[in-house]
Amino acid sequence: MERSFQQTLGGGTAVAPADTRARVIRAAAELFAARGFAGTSISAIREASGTRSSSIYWEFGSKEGILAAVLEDAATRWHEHAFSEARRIDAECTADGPARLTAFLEALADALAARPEFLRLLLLLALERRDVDARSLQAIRNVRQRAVEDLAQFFIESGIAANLRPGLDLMELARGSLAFFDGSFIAAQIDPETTDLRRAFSLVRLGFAAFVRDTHHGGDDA
Amino acid sequence: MERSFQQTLGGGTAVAPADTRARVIRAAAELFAARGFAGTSISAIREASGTRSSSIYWEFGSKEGILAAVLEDAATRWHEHAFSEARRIDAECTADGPARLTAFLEALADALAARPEFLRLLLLLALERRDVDARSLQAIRNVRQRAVEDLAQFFIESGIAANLRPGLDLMELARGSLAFFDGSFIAAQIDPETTDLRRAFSLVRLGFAAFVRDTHHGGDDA
DNA sequence: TGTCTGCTGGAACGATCGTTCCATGCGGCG
DNA sequence: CGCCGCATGGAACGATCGTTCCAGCAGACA
Repeated sequence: MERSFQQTLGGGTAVAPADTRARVIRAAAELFAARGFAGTSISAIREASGTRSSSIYWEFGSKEGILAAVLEDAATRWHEHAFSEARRIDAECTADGPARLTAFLEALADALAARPEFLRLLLLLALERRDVDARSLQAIRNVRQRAVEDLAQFFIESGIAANLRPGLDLMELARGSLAFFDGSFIAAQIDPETTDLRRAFSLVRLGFAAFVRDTHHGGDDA
Repeated sequence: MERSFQQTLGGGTAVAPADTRARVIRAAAELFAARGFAGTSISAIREASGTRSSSIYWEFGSKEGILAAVLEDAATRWHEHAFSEARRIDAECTADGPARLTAFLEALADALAARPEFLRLLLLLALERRDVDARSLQAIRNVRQRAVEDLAQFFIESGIAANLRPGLDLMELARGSLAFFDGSFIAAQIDPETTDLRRAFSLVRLGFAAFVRDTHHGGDDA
């Protein structure tokens, strides 16, 4: 039987279950990101987390339950790590326009390079479980939608979106940027030694010059 | 025991094994692309291809052998389909510069949309089996490298690469384009109803305006 | 025609899969 | 202290996994 969905708030918890839960989620996230959902066995999660199968099933109910918990945890963790980190660096940036965009892109690339597990998990599961599980796919869609909105918000705040080409949607620009980020990240995963994520991300900045009307003062460094 | 690695050339083949081989490769390719390698069982391949396990193991030796054959077959098939198709349309195009680039990008997007299994297979396996099988990963790297070279070749022929910004490598531009293609394709896989691949690919054309010095005559349609 | 070789049909192998069961331990509460 | 309920340890479940074995059949070659 599965434990209640509520995370034992307030009431007297007998033994600390948070340890088990957190350890399983961490181990499962790494394994899922590395080998995929189908390629990860409960035994592997059990060994990596130092728990027993019965505890895992008590906490999560099924393998799908582990995946749901992992996705939920990773989504919040990712958002706190990557975007908040990029926004924090952005807040320190006094410049505006291209220079500010550069700092933001580099911060994003560094955050991705430092903790690649989440984006790996996201993309791998999106491809692997496309027609399998609607719930996990929806969770992935939500994370991506939020990333697009955050990007659009940054474009507005940094003044890039102020003078877009006519006929070019801001959301479309954000989606395109996200697509380029994803593709560059995958390229870095496939051959890591020949791909520099920071350098790749900086290409976006150059590309942006084509989408805004020329009002800023050039800024054409390499 | 596995059959000889050579594909029974010239010698008298008793019963036609090509049927079995082709059917297994086709079925396995679809299943791998949809569910991943670990998520696809021999039983599923056996049922989808209408063969028996013993025939599969006689032909391919192991599940890894199936994967190797699928990748090899898909690589050539992909290159014939997508890039040759795009080049064929390109050969019919009398224009040059941005218009020619547009036709090429749309042809590429259509080819991807018409047969998405291969790129799905490529990206899924690249993420799923990154630290598992070096051989299949190398095959994937080869396909991508060839795609980058083909892109670069097209950039040269269509006159786009003639006047690149200083400090910007042609190969880097081709790799960036490939990354954007991959990311857009994944976006189309995750939420197909809100993503138009042709439209997304056409963004590349706009972005290119930023990477070449302005010599052509504008060309700023939506 | 007889033999040889290539390939198939069908059953089976041990291992591992996800999952369940139950006895046991260990808190909090009366 | 004794009861209760959450959580664990350990063993086991049937199903399915990838793989193997072998008898049998159909052309090729003599």
